[in-house]
Amino acid sequence: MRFVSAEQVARRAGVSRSAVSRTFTPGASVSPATREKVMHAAQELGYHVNDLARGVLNNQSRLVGIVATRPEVGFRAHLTAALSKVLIKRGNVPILINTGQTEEELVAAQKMLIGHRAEATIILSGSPPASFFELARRNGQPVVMIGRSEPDADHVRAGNSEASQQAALAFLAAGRRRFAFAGSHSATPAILERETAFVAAVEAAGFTVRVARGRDSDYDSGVVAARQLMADREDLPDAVFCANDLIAFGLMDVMRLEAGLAVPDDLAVIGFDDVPEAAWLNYRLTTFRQDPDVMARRAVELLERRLANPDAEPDVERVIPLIVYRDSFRGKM
Amino acid sequence: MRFVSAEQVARRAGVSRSAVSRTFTPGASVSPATREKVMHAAQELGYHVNDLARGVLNNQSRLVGIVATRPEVGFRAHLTAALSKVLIKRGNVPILINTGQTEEELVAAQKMLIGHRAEATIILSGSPPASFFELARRNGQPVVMIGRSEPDADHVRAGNSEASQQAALAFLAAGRRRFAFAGSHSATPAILERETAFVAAVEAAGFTVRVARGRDSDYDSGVVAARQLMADREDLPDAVFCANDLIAFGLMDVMRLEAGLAVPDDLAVIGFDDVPEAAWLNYRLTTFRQDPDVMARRAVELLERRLANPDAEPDVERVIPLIVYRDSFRGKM
DNA sequence: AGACTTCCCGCACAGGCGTGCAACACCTGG
DNA sequence: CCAGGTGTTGCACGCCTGTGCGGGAAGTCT
Repeated sequence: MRFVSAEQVARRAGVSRSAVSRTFTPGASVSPATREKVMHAAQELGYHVNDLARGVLNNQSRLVGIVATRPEVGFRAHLTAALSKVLIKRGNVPILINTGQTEEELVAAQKMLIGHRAEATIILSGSPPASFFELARRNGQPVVMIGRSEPDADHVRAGNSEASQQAALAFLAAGRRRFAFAGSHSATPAILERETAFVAAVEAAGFTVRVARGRDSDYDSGVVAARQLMADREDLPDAVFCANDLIAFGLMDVMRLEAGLAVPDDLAVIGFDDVPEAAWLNYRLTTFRQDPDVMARRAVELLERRLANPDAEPDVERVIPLIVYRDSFRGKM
Repeated sequence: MRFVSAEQVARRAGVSRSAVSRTFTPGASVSPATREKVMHAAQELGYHVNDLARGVLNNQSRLVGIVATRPEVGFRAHLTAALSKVLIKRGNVPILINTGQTEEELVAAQKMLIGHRAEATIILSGSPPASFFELARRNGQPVVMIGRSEPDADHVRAGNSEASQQAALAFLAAGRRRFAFAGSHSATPAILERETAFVAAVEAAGFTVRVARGRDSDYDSGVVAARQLMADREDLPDAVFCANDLIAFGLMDVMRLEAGLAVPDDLAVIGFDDVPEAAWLNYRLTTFRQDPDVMARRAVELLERRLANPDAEPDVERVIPLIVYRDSFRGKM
């Protein structure tokens, strides 16, 4: 079965196909009488303009790709949902590509998007090869990255270093002295920045940081990191900065249930992202808020500017994460 | 800037546009020599076939819509991600529409999908009006629903009633006697089925069920429900079946932290979905596993059958949730 | 060498649509 | 009654593709 076409509507309304087209084109010249006839016929047949053909004609598909690995997890899930909402409001059609983070998979995703003439690509994870940007550029397709600083592409980034430094200073001011950082081996650039800045700030004050890492950047990683830190029961940390909230949850659970530590009295914990779970009564996690709606809006703004001015220099939108104090660290001893 | 077109490739390769088209059409007749020339030129220009135009021509866009409200939350997030992956593997392009659940928003989403000639729509939440199905039918666009039983549409559904009955019987067999159900006021059909079946099974055994509800079906709802159940401290439940895992987490946190109950000794809890958080050490929730990958596959199978046979009777794929025993209820007292 | 088959290639059309252009109808003013 | 202006309509073209069809080149067989 085929979709209803303008031709069919025209025949039924007894007018030319142009009349139908004009009826559905804002600003075109149609008499009220024929518009009425056309609308009536369209209603009866259930017609809607074919945006694909329209897209072929004036070279704008309205499609925008969102590329993410494991888009169901943590902060990325919120970012994905926010992007979908913002894009739709703007009249775009968001395509969700759930992909691995290998280069091949990213390139396959891009092929698909370029094939469908997507007007832009928004990348939430993975590090595309240079050829990726080259191909996008050749086809005039803007690429916006979120959460990582690609010098050659527009991107939205959070003030990871500033926030991490702030976490270190807050711990120090509260009199904490035995520091740890819980991260992951497959760290994204954002997470690396957090680690580096936190370690630097603590060391600048004359203390050391034990770094523990799990495999990914999820709950299990926090569990693994916690058990590493527990190895020597005589030397437990009293302040842990976690690369993100999920890691913090895993770490808190282990530290409380297996090491018997009280949070925040024995152990202060700060996370990153402020996912909704951070407000759960069991965690009440002090963390840095990243607002997915704001980040999504900024990404779309970058995209709009790039479409308006394709040859401008790569642009950066900075978002400042604000610390949200809850019970896992109250800012004093 | 425009995308690279076959015309440009043809000129560069010194062949006709047809030759380019044939080079990228599997099974078409091209000599190795020209194919080589074309591929070379295409490589240089960064050309990819325009799937939009291809779609207009043979009337298949490869687009598939995923319609969901709050696709970042709980089980839906996993379902969304799984659908994206399965659809991509099948060569489709998944469109994620994050919409409200009012009829207007659903209809707007449908307009967008029909406008872009999406080959099918998969609905994860919300109850579309009859006109929705009518319009889809007129345009030959299959609609698959997940999680709710729409008698006139293909759908994937879990054995909610069977599982809920099983939960009741398990509580009974373990000697629990003071039952409660934690649900929500804005319940989906799936959640309603769980409530109804659980209450019926418990009452059939001669006991009663206190039903507590929050506003939505998330963590906060569990918190609200728990506080309702705590109102009379002399009459606390010893077994609660929760409409989903998120509700269970909220309820457990309140019951432990505010009522001082021990899980599972004082209070047994069973959830539904088996989201990853259910395995977190703090919860170790006994729950009914729904595999998002399986459900996504089934949905796509329905879709394939419908495309192959548009006029067949509405079809149903049933998925059986399996109970996963963890620590929140071990099946004995 | 000539006839016949095989293989490719290019032309032209189709599939939806938007839009410039010219024609046409209609109305107004003198 | 006629000139001129205004508003609407249909024709035809273009966007980018896949493909049937006819023709030409090349290869094979006698």
